[in-house]
Parts: sequence; structure tokens; C-alpha cells
Amino acid sequence: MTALHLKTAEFEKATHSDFFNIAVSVDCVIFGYEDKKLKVLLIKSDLEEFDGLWSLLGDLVRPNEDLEEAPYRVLLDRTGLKDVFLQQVQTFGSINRHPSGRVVTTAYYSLINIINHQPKSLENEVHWHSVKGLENLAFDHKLILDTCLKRLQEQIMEHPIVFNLLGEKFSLRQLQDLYEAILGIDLDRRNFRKRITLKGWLVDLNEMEEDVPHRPGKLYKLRNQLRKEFCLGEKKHLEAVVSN
Amino acid sequence: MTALHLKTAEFEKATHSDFFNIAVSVDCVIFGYEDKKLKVLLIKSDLEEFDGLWSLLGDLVRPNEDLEEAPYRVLLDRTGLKDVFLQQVQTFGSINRHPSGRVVTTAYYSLINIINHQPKSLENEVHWHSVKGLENLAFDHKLILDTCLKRLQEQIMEHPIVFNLLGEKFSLRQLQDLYEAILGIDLDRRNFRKRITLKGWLVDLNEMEEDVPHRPGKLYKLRNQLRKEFCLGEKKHLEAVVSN
DNA sequence: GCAAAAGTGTTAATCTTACACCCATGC
DNA sequence: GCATGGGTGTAAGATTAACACTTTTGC
Repeated sequence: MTALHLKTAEFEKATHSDFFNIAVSVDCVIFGYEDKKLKVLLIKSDLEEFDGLWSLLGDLVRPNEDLEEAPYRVLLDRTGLKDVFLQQVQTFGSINRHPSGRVVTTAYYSLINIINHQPKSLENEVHWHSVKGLENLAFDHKLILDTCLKRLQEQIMEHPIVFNLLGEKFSLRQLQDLYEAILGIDLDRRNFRKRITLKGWLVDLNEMEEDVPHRPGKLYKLRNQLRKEFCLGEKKHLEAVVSN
Repeated sequence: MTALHLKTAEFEKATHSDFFNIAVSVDCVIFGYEDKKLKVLLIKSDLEEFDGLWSLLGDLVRPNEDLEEAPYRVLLDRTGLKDVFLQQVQTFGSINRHPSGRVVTTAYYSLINIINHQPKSLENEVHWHSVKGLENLAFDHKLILDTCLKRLQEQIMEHPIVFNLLGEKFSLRQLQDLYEAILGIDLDRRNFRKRITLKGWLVDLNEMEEDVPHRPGKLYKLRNQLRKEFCLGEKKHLEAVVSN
């Protein structure tokens, strides 16, 4: 009985050809951190419709490319960085969100050390912008940025991911400044230090800051195993239950 | 200078026509609750490649349809239900995940009261299945189901969403059974009651269970305002900070 | 010695967990 | 009266939040 209703994949594709005309893109919210400010890497839009506006770094997904590969390619192309930290956040698919046609986009955020990508100013139209106060992005990119920022804020106390934004060695003060920049709120210094040290993420390097105009702080680094788990292009560990 | 590099959307579309040949689908993990078990609504796959396997309810996104509308349409078509609770979870886009061609799918989960949709057995090939022990779904639907279940588990203590799975009136025991079915663990009765009542989600109806073969329990309902917020097809409130 | 930031501990409040006994109803 | 599940409280432990003073360094 049911066999009469079965159809082959080939048949299905032929009868649904109207549907195979959507493009899928990825848009990357690439966060960096500099001067105690959370930044995002943006590019001047090359579409007439958005002349003068900034947009996220993104690209269409290629026919022979997994969706999850695409944001890594975009980051490699735009920043030269491999082994970046990337997280899928949400997919946006309003009919008219893109003037070129029907483009559904999947948003990812990434955390990179801004030192590793200081764009040469003449090289291209890519620049770092403070996240705070950004308005008037191209497409629906402001919405995408806000959504990714909210997700980032939800994640930073759960998982040791912010270390992607810092160099290997850092003081607790630098770390707190970073958390404050991401969360947009002030934190109590003593409570912050307690919370972070209780998590057991850090290793005391027995080194001190240098060249600071005040009492130098101790330097820490992320535990090697956590750096391997959370500071590469691995998303699986955010999904897994963290075994402390 | 840059004006020379600007292109119109029309031009962009023409030069990227190879990319506009992906289909986008939505797949709905429709959860129900019956006999103290979490269930999911599945349909017999109508593809030869997956003969005999069950799959999630899904459909291709139509050219004139927002991505976010599509799962509501799927639920209306398949269950006749409007105003359902739906949440986007994740988008899956491996190259070969669908035998008909390149289909990127966005997964949603939905919570419905199973009483409102008891499929007539001869009507179609749609049936409720226990989530526990399900294997061998068509496509990558097992992965999608697992991902949505995990998200559901993360959400139920944060937001009053499980009430979509129950009738209007329920006892605390029924609610606890439901939480246990979703989480897959046993909960302490006294602690559960404390946690739930502390959240202030419930209104004591001053009514009692009837026709139970033991001491009847008190009946409760979800506060009206929360029912409006969390038990319709509204996703915005899960994003917002819950003001207690 | 002064400015600037590092470093540190206690208390109160809240939340979480574990755990045991009596009560109301149907049969 | 017995079986079934309803209903309740407390103590210990963990977590969070608020809060101030002394120390070290560069200048």
C-alpha cells in the first residue's frame, strides 16, 4: 500500500525545482577586544543598496561545502586565521532581508585575538568597530549582531571562551575588564576573582605584569586542556556537559 | 574610488546564480506528553531511500514565505493546530544530508497538548512515538531530535513552557512526572514543589483531583499572563529577560 | 609621599540538597 | 485497615552579594 506512494529522491527534486532557488549564506560576528572595548570586524558593503553602510563578514555557502565549513572559510579568507572559535547562533530568513534575492543566512560568532588581525588600512575595507553604539548596519546585520552578543553574554560564565580574545598571559584585572566590556556592567573585584578562581580555569604563572605604572599584578594563563578544548575551532565542547 | 567597486543586487544575483540552487527546509520536533512519557510526532518517510523509517515533520520553505513562518505552516497542515509554541534551535547543512539535493534545514521544536492531536489512525502515516529509545530515523533526524531535546531540557527550568504539554488544570504530581519525563531523571518531591512554587508561575485553583484511587491532589493552573506569554506561538519572551 | 591599582575576608542572604513522617482517600 | 500517593519542614552546605582596608609599585 504505502509502497505506491513512495517516490525517489530524483523525482522529488524534479517536482520541487521551484524550491531549489534559495541561496544560503553565513554571516560571522567576529568579536575582538582592544582598549577595554568589545569590537566587531565589519566590512564596507559592496552593494549599491547599502552604499556607505557596514556589514558583517559573510559569504554564500558553496554548493560543495557543508554549512558548518563556510564560516571557517570566511574567517580564513578575511583574516587569515585558522583554528578560530566559532559558534552557530541562529538562522535568519525573512523574505526580503537581502536585495539580491532569497538569501537565508546562518549567523555565527567568533572570538579572535585582535593582535593577530590588525587589518592593514589600505588592504581592504575591513575595520574593527566598537560594538557599543553601533547602528545602521547593512541588511539585518544589527539584529544579527545583537543576537550574537546576547548569546556571547550568556556563554562567558558557563564556558572558558573569552580567552580566545586575550593573549596567552593576562592578569585578573585584564580578564575582569574583558568581562565587563562584554557584559556591559561593572563587576565587584573581589567577587569576580573568587568566581573565576573557583572555576579552576586558570593557572598561576608566578610571573608579574611589567611596565605598568602601578603595583604589578600576577599573570595567569588558561589551563592547557581547556585551551585545547575551547580555544580552537571546536564547538562540540560547548554542547557537552562540562565535567567541571 | 569605492564607487567603482559597487555592484547592484541584480548584478550580484546574476553572477552568483550557481548559488541560488539550495533548498531550505524546516523540520519540527513536535513534543507531546502521554502516559508519563515524552513523545514526538513522526511521519513515515515517503522517500524510497528511507523506506520504512520515520522522520520529523518538515517541509521546504516556500519562495514567498519567511523562514519563521514555515514551521507554523507545517504544524497547521499536519496537526491543525494554530498558536503553537515554537522555538528555533539550530540549522543543519551537511552537503549530503538529503538525497534529493542540497537541502539545508532549520530545526524547531514545538510543545503541544497531545489531547488536541490524536491522529486518526487511518488518516495518514503520522504517529506519536516515545522519545526514549528512538533510533534509526530518516535523514539526520536523530541528531536533530537529540539537539532539540537537549535545548528543551535546558529551557524548562528557566521558562514556563512545559505547560504547553498539559491541560489547563494539573496537580503538582502531574507536573513533576512531566519534568521527570523530559529530564530523564527522578526529582525529590518536596524540593520540586518548593522550586516550582518559588517561581510563582502557578495559581492554586482550590480544586481537587477527582477519580484518583488515592488521596486527591490540589489542582493548579499557569498564571494567565504567563499562559499568554509562553503558551502561544510567541518566541520573543524566551529571548527577553524574564522579570520574575 | 602620592597616585594607582593589587590583593585580600567576612557577613548576610539566598538557594540547593538530603531526608521522614503523618494525612486523606478508595477499596 | 491497608495501599496509594498527598502534603509538609528542617538542617547542612553551597553560592551570591555587599562591602573597606592595607600593600606594592612608579613617579
